[in-house]
Amino acid sequence: MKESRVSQATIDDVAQRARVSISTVSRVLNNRDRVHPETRERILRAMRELQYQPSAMARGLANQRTHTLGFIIPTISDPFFIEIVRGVEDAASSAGYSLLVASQAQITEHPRYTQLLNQRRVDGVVLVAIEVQRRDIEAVLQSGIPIVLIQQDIGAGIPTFIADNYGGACQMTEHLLRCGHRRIAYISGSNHTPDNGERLRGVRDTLTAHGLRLPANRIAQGNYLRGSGYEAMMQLLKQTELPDAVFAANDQMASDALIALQENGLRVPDDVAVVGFDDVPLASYVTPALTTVHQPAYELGLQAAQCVLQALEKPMNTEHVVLPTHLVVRKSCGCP
Amino acid sequence: MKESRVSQATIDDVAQRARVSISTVSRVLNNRDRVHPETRERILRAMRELQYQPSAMARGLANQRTHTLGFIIPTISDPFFIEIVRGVEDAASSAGYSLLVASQAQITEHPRYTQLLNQRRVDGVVLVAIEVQRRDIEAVLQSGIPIVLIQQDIGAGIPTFIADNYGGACQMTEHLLRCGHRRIAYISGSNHTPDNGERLRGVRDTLTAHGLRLPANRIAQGNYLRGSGYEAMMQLLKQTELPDAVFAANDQMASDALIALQENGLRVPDDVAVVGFDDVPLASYVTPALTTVHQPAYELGLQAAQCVLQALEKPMNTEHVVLPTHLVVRKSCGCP
DNA sequence: CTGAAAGCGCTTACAG
DNA sequence: CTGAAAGCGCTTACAG
Repeated sequence: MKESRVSQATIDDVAQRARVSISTVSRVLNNRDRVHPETRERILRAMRELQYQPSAMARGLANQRTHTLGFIIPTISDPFFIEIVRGVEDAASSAGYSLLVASQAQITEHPRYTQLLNQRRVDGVVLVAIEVQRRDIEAVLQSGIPIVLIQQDIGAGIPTFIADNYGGACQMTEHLLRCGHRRIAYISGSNHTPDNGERLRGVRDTLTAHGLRLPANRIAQGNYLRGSGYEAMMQLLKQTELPDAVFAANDQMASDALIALQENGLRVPDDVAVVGFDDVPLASYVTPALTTVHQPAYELGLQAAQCVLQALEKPMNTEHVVLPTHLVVRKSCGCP
Repeated sequence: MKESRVSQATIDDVAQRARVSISTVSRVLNNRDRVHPETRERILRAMRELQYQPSAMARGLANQRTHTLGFIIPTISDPFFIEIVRGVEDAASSAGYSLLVASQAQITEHPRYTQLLNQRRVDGVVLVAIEVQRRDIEAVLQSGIPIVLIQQDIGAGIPTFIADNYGGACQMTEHLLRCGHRRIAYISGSNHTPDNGERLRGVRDTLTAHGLRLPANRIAQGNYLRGSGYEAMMQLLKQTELPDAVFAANDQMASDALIALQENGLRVPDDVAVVGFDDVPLASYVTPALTTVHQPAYELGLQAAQCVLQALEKPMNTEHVVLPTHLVVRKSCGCP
């Protein structure tokens, strides 16, 4: 028993039923040229009766447009990235575009995503990247397919949308100092990622401006992921002096640091303050609720996608957009 | 200045360069028929030199296969669904398939997703659904495109993958009773969703089996979403008798209930125990850490996607798979 | 082992 | 206002 796939109506079926040529059907389909009102009616009726839906592939082949956006993201499991996804989705779908998603941890090793592009499956690309080199996307640039980057600027005239990591880190550090904290420790995200670099720079610059320092033994290495904040905090606890406050490069690590402190019988924020970065939902559910820096993740995704969508219409004027971040004060910093 | 899109090589370019017909190029592309080794070499070299990548659309049009799976999901923002996404992604990509994603809150109102299907953009569909009616997917069934459902069984011989909601709820209720709790309250998820129905039934049946009841005033209405557990808990607190334990239909609501209790000066689990369902990351970060029921979300996605992928090859033998859930005991239940 | 030709379902000049 | 024809870039019988 073969599958009894009910074959769908094609443009020929519609043309036949409406007693016109396929050219005219195509005209009403695309709303172009003049078509006699009566003819149009007849065609529309035929379409309805046959439940006609044009084949996306045939259209794509004919006019070299897929009406699909490629969306490449390191991992879909991170709540921070989820918001970006939502933004991209909203922008795409309200423009009638679909999303071809490729999540990819090791973007350099198996550039599965280049297929999306080279196989001409997508009209444009939004790439959320943490460690992209220019050569990784050389193929895309060559192909002339519009691409925009989120979260990492690799120059080369590629439009980029990033959050103000430096500014956010400065604000947070100022806040900690204002609360009276002096010995600030930093739990670092993955090294080499530009956002971590910017945040660290913000902390350092602010401390320096106040005549304070961030010595090497007060920086603990994490990797942004679950669990790494715990290990990093343990390292910090081995130091002779306890820090006044720990600034983790994201909320996940800050939350794990909370656990480490608690296990060691230290109270937050009384003994040590802890703050994070991102403002993911988790931040407000841990105890004490995390003071953190809010990132405009949804906006980042929305604007980046709108940017490629625009680039599809008219030549893209290179943009470099930095969206503001802002402080969210809750309990974990110990400030009134 | 027009965009200077470097046109990509086509099968004709390759054929010309290798001095063969496109038929033969197609043969080595698809690894079919015998091709003289030398010819093959020449063609492969030409492909390499031209950086040839076959057009997905052209292939799709010619053989009516898109090598793309449609993935429809109510919302991508829920951490529980994320895991399903990961499973579907892994299955698809390891089979060389791409994922066309449509997230859709109100699946019934604006069936944007039917376009994916009718426009023949996808070879198969994975639908994570909470409130689908048979008529919503009538079009898909008619088209003969394989579809599998996750989380909701609407019968009609459609393959379905669901977690054992009933069993999980029974286990949890047994556990609470074993801990000595007697007055159990339930914070319900969206009404009408089958998973909520199953969980509620599990609670009720287990209580009944032990000669206990779940009176209406001990069921508070929530909707699974952030904040609703808070309101529901507030309702329960208005009752004259405090429950011994509150069973929330998911971890998000349980976490919000925790906040409501805390605000009212009640201690968990000493005054009231609270448990959840899902076992999302949040569950282990709230204080006290939530006792909950683990759902095999990743597996659900993986197996469902593998199922459609199989159905693409050979006629699909209707499957109805129930994956086991299991208890995860942490602190919030107050059991030793 | 290889090629010429038809076809997949559309769009787009070009005529009329 | 409408139609015939070529073309998008492949695959697939059918010959040879």
